[in-house]
Amino acid sequence: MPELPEVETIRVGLSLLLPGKEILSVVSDWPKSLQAPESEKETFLLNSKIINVRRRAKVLIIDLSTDYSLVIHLKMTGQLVYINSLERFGAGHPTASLSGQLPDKSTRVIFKLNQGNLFFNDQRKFGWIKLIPTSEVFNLKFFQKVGPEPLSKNFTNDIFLERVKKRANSTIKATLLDQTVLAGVGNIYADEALWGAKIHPASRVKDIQEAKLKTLLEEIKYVFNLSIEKGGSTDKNYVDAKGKRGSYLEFARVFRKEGQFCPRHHEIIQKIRVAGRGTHICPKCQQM
DNA sequence: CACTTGACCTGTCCGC
DNA sequence: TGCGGACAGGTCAAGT
Repeated sequence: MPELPEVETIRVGLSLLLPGKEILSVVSDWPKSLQAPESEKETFLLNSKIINVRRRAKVLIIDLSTDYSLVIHLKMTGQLVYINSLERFGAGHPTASLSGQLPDKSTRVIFKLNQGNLFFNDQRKFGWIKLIPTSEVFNLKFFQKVGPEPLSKNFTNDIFLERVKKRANSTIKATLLDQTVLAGVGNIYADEALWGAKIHPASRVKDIQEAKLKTLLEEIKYVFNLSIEKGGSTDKNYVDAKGKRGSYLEFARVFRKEGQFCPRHHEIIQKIRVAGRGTHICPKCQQM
């Protein structure tokens, strides 16, 4: 899925497009994709007005005028694409996994608005949208357990070290992917930040020098900020609110670069498996 | 408790 | 061309 930079890019896009628009009708063909009891859908979703769009971790929150919110997790392959019916969409449009015509076979939910449509596409059906009272959004189990926002001002190095060190016997990669430690890091940015900090992803947390962990946090912030600037990473499915791809992967140092040279050394990047995930390393600068 | 593994799904790619 | 298996940006529940 979209990791933090992709979800943030979608949030910015949607917040320029959706507020003020009204939801006239909703079509969904897969129960998990839109989780809302029929009665609540009638009362709190239909004919509501969109107020604003927020993000916490990798989750989007669309607040409605009815004091209900749509809480959205895109998981691996979810997309949220807004198309103004007056716009031409398709031919020549730089899209990923979008033929240029929506709905397509991966479309799970369509929100018909008073102006344009919002499409929720999700090839693998892992993603979900839940209709929840706005005041109860953060009662969701995921939000109760999720760690701090790495780009927030009050997230300090000390807090990072304290939280990470609790996972003494875990590999550092599994620790970064654990959303209860820190919000927003996924497979792409874990590999990118670990390369930046010269840490082997399979290193146990307790064996890593504190100075390197400090660098690691700086690298996480660096790759997040760079990626947000580039509109996120498009590998296969990710597109922003207008169906556009992100360009971060053009700047990636190791992710999906196996067989190519490490930017630091005349050394070939390898793909290995850590924490059950495909993992990219330079064997020379990232040693155990 | 800390930590790892399989399940949820569809689609694509690679080797036989 | 077909078939089986591995794999894909994320989380959960259930296992050790």
